[in-house]
Amino acid sequence: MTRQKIQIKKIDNITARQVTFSKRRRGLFKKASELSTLCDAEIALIVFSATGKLFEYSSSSVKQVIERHNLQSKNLDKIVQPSLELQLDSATDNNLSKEIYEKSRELRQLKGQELQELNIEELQHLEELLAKGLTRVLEAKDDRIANEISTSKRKRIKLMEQNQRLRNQVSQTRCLLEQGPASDSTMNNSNSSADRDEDTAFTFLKLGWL
Amino acid sequence: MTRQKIQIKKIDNITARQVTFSKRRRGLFKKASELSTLCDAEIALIVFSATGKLFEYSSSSVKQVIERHNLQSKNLDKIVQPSLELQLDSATDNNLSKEIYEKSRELRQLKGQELQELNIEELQHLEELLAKGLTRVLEAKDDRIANEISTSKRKRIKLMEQNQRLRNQVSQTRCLLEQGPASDSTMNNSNSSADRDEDTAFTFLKLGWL
DNA sequence: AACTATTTATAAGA
DNA sequence: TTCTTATAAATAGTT
Repeated sequence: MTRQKIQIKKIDNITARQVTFSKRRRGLFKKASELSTLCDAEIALIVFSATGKLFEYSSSSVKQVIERHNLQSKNLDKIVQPSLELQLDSATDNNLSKEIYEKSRELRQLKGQELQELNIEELQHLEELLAKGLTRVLEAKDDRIANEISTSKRKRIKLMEQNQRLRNQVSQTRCLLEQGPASDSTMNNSNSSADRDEDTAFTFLKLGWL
Repeated sequence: MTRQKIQIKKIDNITARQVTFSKRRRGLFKKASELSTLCDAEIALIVFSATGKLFEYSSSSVKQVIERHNLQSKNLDKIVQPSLELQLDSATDNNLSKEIYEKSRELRQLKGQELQELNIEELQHLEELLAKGLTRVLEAKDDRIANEISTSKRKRIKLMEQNQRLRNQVSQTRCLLEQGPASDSTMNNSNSSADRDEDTAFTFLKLGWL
């Protein structure tokens, strides 16, 4: 726009693009600031560079403006969704259906439901990224869960042992009370299998189902 | 800034302010659009006039950019589930799809179809999004694990109660022994709480951890 | 990062 | 609101 007029299309040269991005971003922020001051407007401007870096300007605070924006568009969200065909037929429909549409698409992708078109290399890369991020969290969780269960198990075992000792005391005392007739042996059967429930769970943990 | 240079301060005259607002707003949106195109940036621009009217521009969609902005700001906004109908429709056919195609370029990258063009920062962004999606699955698992642990605790409490009953029996029987023979008190059969010994492990199985 | 020739934006007026 | 136009501001290409 000066030494020579340029076409408004993506700048191929990376260096030139970065320079232009820097210059124009400043200009844009300045213009936004001026508009805000001159006309008493509340403005938020969010810019992600091609490299994913975030730049933002706001006359007040980005959060605040987004909040206000959400309030305005919440009313629109409550509008009953027309049927899909009607949505697609009316190209002049508001942006909302498009936004919702895109959002749903994005979510499906985030949920991994549209990965069928990926080649193996891309999928592997994706898997590596995800596994890396999640592994640490899962390990920490596994440790805590295993710890919780084994602690719980230890306490229960202690209680069961104590319980058994008390049963024995009862039997012994009854023996004495009855002067030696046959002992009532119905007491001793219930623990043998009961003490395994958390043990099994703990083994599940060790087997790594997370 | 032309017939005469102006001061950047609030314009007093209401009419003049409105005119300037209209002109400069258009200019600002144009500049934002140009920056987006030239430098492949993702931009959202939200403007509230002094009278409270909302104007917005985005290279993709304001909501999408806000979403991305929230991620960068480490806001843990819950993901909104899109309706099933919106999930089912196909992407590319009518005139709506042209714009959708442009806007979803970044989304295709998020999905992993054009990873070879992505730099590290963008891949990191992708990882964050996907990790977030997977977290929801893990949360469901966490719920079940927490449930199992609390079930286990409940069983422990039952054992403690049983334990206490047995203590009572011991002391009662001792009393009787000291005072002389007495009727045989009914021994509680303890199976009622212990008979579910494998219940926990079984539930773990049903929850699909293997 | 600075320069500068031009293009672009726009203030004031119509 | 839109157009006109003189002028201020932004900026593409260069250094």
